[in-house]
Amino acid sequence: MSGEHERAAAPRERLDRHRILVAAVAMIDESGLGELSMRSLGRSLGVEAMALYRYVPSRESLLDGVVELVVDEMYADPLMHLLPEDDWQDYVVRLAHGVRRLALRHPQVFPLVATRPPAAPWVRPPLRSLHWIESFLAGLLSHRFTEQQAVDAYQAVSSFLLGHLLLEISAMGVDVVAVEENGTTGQEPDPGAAVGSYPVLLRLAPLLAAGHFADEFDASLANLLHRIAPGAATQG
Amino acid sequence: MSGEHERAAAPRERLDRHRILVAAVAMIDESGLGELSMRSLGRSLGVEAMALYRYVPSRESLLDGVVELVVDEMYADPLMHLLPEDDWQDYVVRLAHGVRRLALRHPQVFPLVATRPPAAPWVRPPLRSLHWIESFLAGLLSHRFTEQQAVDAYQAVSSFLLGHLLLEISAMGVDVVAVEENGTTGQEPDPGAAVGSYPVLLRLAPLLAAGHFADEFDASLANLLHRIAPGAATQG
DNA sequence: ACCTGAACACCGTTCAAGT
DNA sequence: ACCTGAACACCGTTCAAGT
Repeated sequence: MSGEHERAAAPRERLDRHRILVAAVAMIDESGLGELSMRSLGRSLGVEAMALYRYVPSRESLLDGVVELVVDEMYADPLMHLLPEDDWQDYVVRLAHGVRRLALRHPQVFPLVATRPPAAPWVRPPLRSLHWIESFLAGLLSHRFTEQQAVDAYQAVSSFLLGHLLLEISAMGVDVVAVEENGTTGQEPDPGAAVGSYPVLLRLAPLLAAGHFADEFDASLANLLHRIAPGAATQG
Repeated sequence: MSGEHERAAAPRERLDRHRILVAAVAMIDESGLGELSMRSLGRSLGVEAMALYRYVPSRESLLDGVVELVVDEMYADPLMHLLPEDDWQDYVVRLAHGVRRLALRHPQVFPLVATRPPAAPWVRPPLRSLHWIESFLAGLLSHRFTEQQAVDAYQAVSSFLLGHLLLEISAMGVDVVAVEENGTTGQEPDPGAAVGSYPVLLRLAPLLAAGHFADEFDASLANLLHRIAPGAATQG
């Protein structure tokens, strides 16, 4: 009996910013953002909520830290780095799949990545790791992209990833149950929105719920690569 | 002196679900989602918070209502309807611009449109007005689209709008101030993220902050139309 | 140095009571 | 029928106090 009982939630290691962020991500992954409060997070770490304020100035900045953590987790993968000798198209593909894996691994966190105001207020596009943006831009510039082309490519890739992955993630939440019934899945929010009154929607429901996202992702990505290539015609 | 003093915020009209939603949208537009509480919303209507529960079952469903309201506001525009004799490509362009105007008019509300779980759980893609989806699908089906093609088109258009508009909206929030200084815009969140250490980012800051979103939107949209046309080759 | 207890000003929500 | 007061179980955050 040397002191370690299995206590409420957490052992006696000292607190630390990284440990806090990891716990926060785990909590969001498990139960969604709604369940994450300073108090519940403290509890999961075996500590009172107030202790967290030594390491994190506010709940808002905690969420910023969460986004940073998952994005940098992906960036840590050496596959995600563009070396001068690399094929840039291959790099963009690796990067896109890396972000996709991130989104699928942390579907509850990803909307946060997409909607939080970024670290550098004047960059604004999402996927906010500055590391990431720097490496992307520098990489393309070393591959015959002009500055404008590199910025355009960055924005095109960002918005592609944002749109596709938010869509795919939101489709993940579907319970394919109870579509056949008659469109009434328990309680419809309000009678005006009853699905029964939208015949096409009802008929195409299985197709809409299915979605071959992986294929569509790759096909659209291939198309995107073609569009942003420095050789491509710039239409207005 | 017939009874109307200029009171705290609102007159004596009886409450009603629509009035509540309109007030909620106004409040989010003005001060952001963070400022919207049942209590503050009640106050802005000259009523105690508890009165709202006669018309809205919960805060969550209030937010659903807000999304519905702004989406249907756009849908009310007759330009947004696809008639059998219309050119479908022209329709998709009108629709896309309609959604874009919506996003630019309510930039604080749009992320809600993008991230809220939709009314019909098995449809999932965002832009959640069932009216809207029904009309889109029915329209394309009457223009030689197969069911699968119509669904693909719906998902492609959705994710395009999502990605582009979230990006553009987030760029709207930029204060172009203080980029030249030295990259330190008051308080940097954490020293590791100091912008000074990312030279390319710093150099391209003006380009990143500018963004010719309207042009890019149209160019990408044109490309999208080409991709989803029923004649196009289906690559995997 | 690191954590806690108590406190403050808020939340969303319920329900009996007022008009 | 429609709204309110009081109450409950929560929040985020501050700060003096404990160890």
